[in-house]
Amino acid sequence: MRITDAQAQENRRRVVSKASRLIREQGINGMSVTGLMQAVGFTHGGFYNHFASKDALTVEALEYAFRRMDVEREESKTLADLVSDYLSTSARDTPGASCPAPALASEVARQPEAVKQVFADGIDRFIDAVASRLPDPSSRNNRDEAMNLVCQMVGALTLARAMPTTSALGDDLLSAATADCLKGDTTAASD
Amino acid sequence: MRITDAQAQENRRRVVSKASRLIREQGINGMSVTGLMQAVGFTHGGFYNHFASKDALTVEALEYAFRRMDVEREESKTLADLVSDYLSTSARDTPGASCPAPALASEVARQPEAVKQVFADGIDRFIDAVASRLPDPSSRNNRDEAMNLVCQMVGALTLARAMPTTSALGDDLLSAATADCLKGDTTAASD
DNA sequence: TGTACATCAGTGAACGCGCGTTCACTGATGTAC
DNA sequence: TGTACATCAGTGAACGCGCGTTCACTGATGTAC
Repeated sequence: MRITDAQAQENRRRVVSKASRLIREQGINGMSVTGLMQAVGFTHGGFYNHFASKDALTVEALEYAFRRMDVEREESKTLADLVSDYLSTSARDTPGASCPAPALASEVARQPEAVKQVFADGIDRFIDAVASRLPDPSSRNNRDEAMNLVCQMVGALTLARAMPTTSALGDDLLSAATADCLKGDTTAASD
Repeated sequence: MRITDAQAQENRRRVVSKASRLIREQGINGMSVTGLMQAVGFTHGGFYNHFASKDALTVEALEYAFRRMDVEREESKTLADLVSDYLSTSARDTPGASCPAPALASEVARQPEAVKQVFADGIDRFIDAVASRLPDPSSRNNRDEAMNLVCQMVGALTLARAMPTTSALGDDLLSAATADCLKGDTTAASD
């Protein structure tokens, strides 16, 4: 049965939102069209009324995930907030609601160019967000520093998630990286 | 037809070696048992004469990949050698022959504990290798520094591989990370 | 050393399963008059 | 505002395909005598 246009659009938005979560939790290949539609409360057939292919949905879902990160980052006023949120055990344990980079970077390397492009744009905005919070945002090496902080944060969170439950190495990586990213940052709470 | 025990063992070794390359190139889920066996010149049926399951092979292949990295690292006498090799465009473009961490970390987070354990052990040895090459290996914060360098290297190479072919951001990440990892390292060529 | 038999690495058909995608169908919504 | 018809979001069976895994089979190798 046909539904209102507004409802259809809302349903579509919910699919993209759920997909952005599922790909971060299960990987791009790990998320199935059937599983996604069921998770939103529909059957799989209707998927192709909204999206040309799973690849097309992947592009939208990744874009959506990065946009959500952009918004969430606005709540981190200082670099210290941003880094300690990013590298928290809470972020490590909820990949579906965290930055797409640690969850998907390895897999994006094997995805179509369109997916890589969205990924690169998201990383670019992440670098900008870090750069604008550096102690001296007008510094010449500003962007290089921001890139390095992003690499370190992404690397630490990615590795921490790959550690077995019995290992303490993951926690060590997170706390060492947090300390290192904030060394010399005057906005960090001295505690 | 039956073959000699020596030949069978050699065949098994070749399967593990090829698998260690394929999982880095295609991901753990991306490598199929059939494709792997064909790549080594066999049919898929014989796989289960050697391995209990694909999961069991994954553990061995990942272990193999990390062991090869251990050996290759011995050729990097200084931290400067190690870092610039790790973050080279050559390493970026040949994931099948490079460190398993950037190629597989996201995916390992969703693998069985046995896989995570092998991964953690490999990362641990990587950290040790970096720590032993630091300017002051006996320093108190030695291991913390090594962990941070590893996170930064893994993050940079992972992100660089996810960039589209048209983007220069990947190269920027690699060169910025290389410079940052070697800042204050007296063994680095001043150039 | 030679013979008889057991072993087992590799083959290729077959298994059930889930994947992405297609399609005929339904019926309330949207639209033209 | 009311009527007649077109639209199309969602349904669920079906498609071909590749996946991991199993299994009966082959025949040279390994082994016991």
